[in-house]
Amino acid sequence: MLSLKKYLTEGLLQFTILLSLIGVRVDVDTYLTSQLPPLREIILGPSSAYTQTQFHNLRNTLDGYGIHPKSIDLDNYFTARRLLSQVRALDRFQVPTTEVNAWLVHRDPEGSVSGSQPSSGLTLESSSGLQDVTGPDNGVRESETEQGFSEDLEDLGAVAPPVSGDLTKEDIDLIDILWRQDIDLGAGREIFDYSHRQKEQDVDKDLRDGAEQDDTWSGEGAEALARNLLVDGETGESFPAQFPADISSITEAVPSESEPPGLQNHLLSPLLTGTESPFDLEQQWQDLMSIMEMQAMEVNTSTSEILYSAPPGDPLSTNYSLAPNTPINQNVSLHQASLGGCSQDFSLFSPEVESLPVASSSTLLPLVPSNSTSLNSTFGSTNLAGLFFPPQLNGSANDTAGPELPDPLGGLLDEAMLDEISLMDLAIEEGFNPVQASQLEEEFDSDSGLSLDSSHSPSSLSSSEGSSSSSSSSSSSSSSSSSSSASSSASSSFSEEGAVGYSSDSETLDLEEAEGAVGYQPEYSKFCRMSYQDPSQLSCLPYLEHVGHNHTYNMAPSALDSADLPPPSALKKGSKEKQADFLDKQMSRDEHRARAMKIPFTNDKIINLPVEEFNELLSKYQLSEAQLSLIRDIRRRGKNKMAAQNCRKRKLDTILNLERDVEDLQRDKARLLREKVEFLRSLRQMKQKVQSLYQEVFGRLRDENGRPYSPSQYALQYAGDGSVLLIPRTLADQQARRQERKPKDRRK
DNA sequence: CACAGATGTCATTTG
DNA sequence: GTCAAATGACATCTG
Repeated sequence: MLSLKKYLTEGLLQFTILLSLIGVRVDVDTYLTSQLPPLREIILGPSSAYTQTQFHNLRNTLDGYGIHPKSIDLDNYFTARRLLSQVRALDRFQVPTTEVNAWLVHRDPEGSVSGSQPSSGLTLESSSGLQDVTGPDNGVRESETEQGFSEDLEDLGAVAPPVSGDLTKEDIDLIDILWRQDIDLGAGREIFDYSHRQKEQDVDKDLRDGAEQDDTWSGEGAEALARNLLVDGETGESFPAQFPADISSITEAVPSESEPPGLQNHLLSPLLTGTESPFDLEQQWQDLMSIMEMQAMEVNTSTSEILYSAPPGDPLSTNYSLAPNTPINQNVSLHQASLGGCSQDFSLFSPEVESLPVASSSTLLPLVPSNSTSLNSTFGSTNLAGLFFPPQLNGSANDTAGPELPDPLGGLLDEAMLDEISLMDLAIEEGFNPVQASQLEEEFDSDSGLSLDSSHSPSSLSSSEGSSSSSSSSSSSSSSSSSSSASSSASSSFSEEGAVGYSSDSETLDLEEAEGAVGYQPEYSKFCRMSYQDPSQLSCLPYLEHVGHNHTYNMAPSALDSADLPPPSALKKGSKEKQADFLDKQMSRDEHRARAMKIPFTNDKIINLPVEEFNELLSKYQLSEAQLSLIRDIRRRGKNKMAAQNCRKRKLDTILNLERDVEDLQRDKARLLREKVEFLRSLRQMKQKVQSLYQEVFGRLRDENGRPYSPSQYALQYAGDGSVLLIPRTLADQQARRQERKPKDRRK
């Protein structure tokens, strides 16, 4: 169920968003199996009925949050966040085809028109589209639809089929697009036989004729969609059926097959024609994109975390070597696509790809191509110091350092490298070694790398994509929202209570129902149990008051309680009596007391009325001192009860926030460790490079007699001014030792 | 029956 | 000073 929620939020919703953007109403609930909770509850969570009291004192809230995980406001807030994250997910995970399609359409007007396209079906350009404007709105839409299609076809380099007289251009275009998209699925073009198409179309039209005659745009869209769905059925791509099984195929199918041509056109028409789109779809997309841009930093960070990978062949890279490949295509966003000029080679234009550390790493590799394996093997050793000190100094063997060149790099380590060495020393002192690093990377890659119990960690909601911990932060937020939701299906016994309004509903019924809906997430069901009552909310929606337990305390006996709780023997027989008994049991003690004292107004009023109105109410009635006292007690207890609930919610919120902070910190730590490994790797490569250069230079040096210098007697050393000096070996050793000592001294 | 968790209540503090 | 909210501590109930 946990994964279901993640799946729904990140897959279903984006799917729904897409469909809603193109005007198709989808009831996703119907796609869920019967035992699954209603989508609404999954998405909104079961506790959205509860709101939060507006605390006048925020001193105890973290970051000054004015909203609470249980509040409606928070639900809205997190719903918005969830939507944003889903939009980001569009960029991050799936729906590559959507963007690719739009992008193709976008590109092509500038040129690539297939010469084989019959002009009859494809000559409709913007001008013709404008000419087609017959109706005020519909005409425009229609023309845009056609235009979008023609351009779409052109973009795709379509080979249009021979035009059948009765088919509209859209039909032909659609068929061609579908055929092209179904090539990958093994569907032959004959599937799109025109007579067959014609029949389908006729059937569709027969079915929809009456209803759609007036509705040109939506009718077209729905018709196209319907046809697409039929085609999907033929090719086995019926996405409603497939949806729960394969999200990626759906995200592909949605834009490419079920998307009415109008969408693409709307998306692109401003760019193509320079005219304002009559719809807000373009604006919506721009809004979404701007939202994505706003959060691009976060996304990029996570992406870089994901894609932090080692050079090929490196032991550390095995876990990452594939990572850049899969996300790359999925990272192609519409936004990015609109910037580039070529749609077909995403990797060339994807900023993420260009900024991949792996790219730089792999480019570094050729510097020492012959030693890459030995590099990696040495790097795999636990002695990190061996990476930075000449093998002759630390005694470890190094294939690349010829025996005739002892201590070649002793004098070449500059200050920066020494800093790195100190870092490495620190790492060694911490017990950090490459093996551990690789383990760490595996850990961080496989999951969020959190030591927190993942089953309780909100990050497990959505960070288990196999794409590392990137989404943990947002997922924790969404999990907070999900935890904040409670079933709104509270049955009400309150209305029957009449004067004794304040108090619990039927806990058994409600809770069972609620937990049935929330059962997929046990740790959240416990959150949802906590009723969160806001006085104003309660006054408006008294049936929402939802007290978990009917605590019938054995209070100190008082006169007020004398009439309470008739002995069990007195309650029996007869459904009415049973019902009364049931209702009695649902009443709180205060309600019983109020009833016993014949308080003339509801406990709800007593508790939730503002002070002035409360006093007014009291003044209206002639109440005895005992009644007044009881009323005040009821008010005090009721308020305190809600205050306690708020307090507990706040406490929970604080814990969740702290948990999230811990996750963030751990994620940062993991990232820093990965960066550290990366730096060490590149440092080692640089060292190898310097070493080889050293050997080359040293090997070419000749003394006055034309003989090469002995590596055992001489060494090259960088001078401060950048020049390279040939100095005796002993001197070089001394200097090397001095530099070796320096960082240690500095640390003390 | 023991236990943990949920909830209600009281006393007290805080603004 | 009063009031409402917040909160720790405790009691009680429930599963």
